[in-house]
Amino acid sequence: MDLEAVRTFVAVAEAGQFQLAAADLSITQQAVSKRMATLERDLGVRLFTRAPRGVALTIDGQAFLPQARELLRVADRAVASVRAGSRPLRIDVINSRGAASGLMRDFHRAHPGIELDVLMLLDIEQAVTAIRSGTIDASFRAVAAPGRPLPGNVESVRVLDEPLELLTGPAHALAGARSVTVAQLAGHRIWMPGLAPGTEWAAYYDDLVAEFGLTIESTGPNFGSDALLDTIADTPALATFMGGHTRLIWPAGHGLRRIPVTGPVPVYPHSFLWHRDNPHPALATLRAHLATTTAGRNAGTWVPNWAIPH
Amino acid sequence: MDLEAVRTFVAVAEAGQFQLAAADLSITQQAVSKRMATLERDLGVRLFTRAPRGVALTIDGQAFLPQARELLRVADRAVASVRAGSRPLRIDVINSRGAASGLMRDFHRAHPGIELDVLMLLDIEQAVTAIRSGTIDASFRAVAAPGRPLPGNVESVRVLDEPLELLTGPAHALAGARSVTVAQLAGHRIWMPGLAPGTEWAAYYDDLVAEFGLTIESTGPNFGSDALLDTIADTPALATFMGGHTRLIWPAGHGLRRIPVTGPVPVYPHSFLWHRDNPHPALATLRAHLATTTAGRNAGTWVPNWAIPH
DNA sequence: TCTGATCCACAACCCGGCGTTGTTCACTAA
DNA sequence: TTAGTGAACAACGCCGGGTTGTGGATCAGA
Repeated sequence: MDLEAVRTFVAVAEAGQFQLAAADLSITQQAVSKRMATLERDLGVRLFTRAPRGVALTIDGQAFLPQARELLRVADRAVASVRAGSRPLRIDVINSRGAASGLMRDFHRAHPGIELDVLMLLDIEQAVTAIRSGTIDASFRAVAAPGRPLPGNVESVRVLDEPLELLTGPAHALAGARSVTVAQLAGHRIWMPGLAPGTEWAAYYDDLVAEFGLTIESTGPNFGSDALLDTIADTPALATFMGGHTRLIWPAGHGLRRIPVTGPVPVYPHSFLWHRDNPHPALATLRAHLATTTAGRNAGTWVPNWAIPH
Repeated sequence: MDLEAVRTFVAVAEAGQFQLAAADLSITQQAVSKRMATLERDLGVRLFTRAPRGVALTIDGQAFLPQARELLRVADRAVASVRAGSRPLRIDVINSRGAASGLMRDFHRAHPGIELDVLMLLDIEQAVTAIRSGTIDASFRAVAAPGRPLPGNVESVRVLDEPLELLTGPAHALAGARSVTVAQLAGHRIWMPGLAPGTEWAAYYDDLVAEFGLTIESTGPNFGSDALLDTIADTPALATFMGGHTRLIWPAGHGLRRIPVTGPVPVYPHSFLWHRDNPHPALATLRAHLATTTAGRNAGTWVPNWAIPH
């Protein structure tokens, strides 16, 4: 049974004749006649009485009409339930207060009508799996070889280089510096709790450590950024790295210092990842939005070798 | 959107892979792949994640699955609501106690599983209209030129010649006769209340009157057969005609007499009428049943000229 | 790392169904 | 009888969906 035939049946029942229904449906009367003949053959009953001034429903046609209307209603509802754009765009970010969140806030300001669902997955691997399986629509992550397609038709484009800053308490040896070079950090203890091994940002800091001889400790449990800030503020021997675009709930009276890092500027390379065949219209909108805000790579910055675009 | 595609979608979702679903549906895997690609294109979303060990539903696919099941359920119900044979066969008879009712009782005894809906319309014209419009499936009526198709593809076949009998009270002049000839009835008052002009049985008695010089009165309101029988029983000057196959609720103690009429025997020519294209299977069963019980025309009987078969 | 197994996608081809145009048929009204 | 209305029939072209054949991606096991 063909839904178009059912739709035609309802149109004919309402119009009372084939020709008018055909005009409504923008097809010929002969096509309507054929559709109804086929439908009657499929159902095994006569639905209409053909008369010279039009058609009338038979008993069976009268019984079928409400069923047909219900069928079309359910069909329309089924289509609407998955209509492109009907569900929120699901976006993974590396950090709820990081640069990616800022980009999404910008996007939301520019397109307030688009529903968003921002979440945090564990790492790049999980994110790519989720994109491939359709669980999420896109992700902001540091990716190896941005611009080169990942397996499973996942595409990526580098959208933002976020400079790292040093965060210290007021009693730290570098607290008074206007800026520090990466080389100056050698010998200082950098504490980054929650830097889980195997994740892409752990790999980023591994490369940073290997290249510039830093000391980064990720020991101890991660009690969240508030606890981290408290500890940094109170401990002269500890500093930490923080994305320059991070929006902090700035603890009052702690005297925390954000110190730019230079020579070169280590930047965290955020890429945007999405599935090539994802037809969600809001995804295209987001990509277009990002394209307008994406800056070229700056000289004098450092990223791991694996993160250099091709 | 194609219902077959929706059915395939559900099959794939249950099977977890295209090949198995294809085997279930007795089509090739490629056909399933094409159907799903088309469905995804029509809906504008991806429904499955393709993986080397099968497929998994995306978020949209998960949302669509219950809608698809509901859609198929409604479609099946719609088809069932008009499945051939699912509704009672609607048959018109000229009289609820007459020969046609007897034929339907026989049929019901032979096929107790077939639901019947026996009703009484006004006359042959209304019956033919109802058959053409699909309101009823068949009718037992006296018809002009039985065997010749009526307008609108209504067919007819003569199935039963019902001899008329004279019904008198005990005090009637002919009450003691074993049988009477039509000629003997001339001069007697025949009373037939409810013989509405324009109906085919009025036409029958008009011809009978014209040919044999009878006197038939159809004056007075029709209070039903019980009132008729009471009046006939109590009135020596009145008699009435009655179909020989009529099943009477015989009033006790009234002394009513049923007297056969001969020379020739006037018979009421019951034909069976139905629409040529009516596909109701029970209708075919009924026609087959009637064909076995239909007797040839007997010699020595009378019917109006218009009722002689071609 | 290589190979075979598994499973989906793509390409080429074929056929049937559907819509079109042109025409005929059935019935009604004047 | 004739004109008008409306559905059915016939012939034809084209698109969609089926098939076979093949390629590509992934995973298990040697």
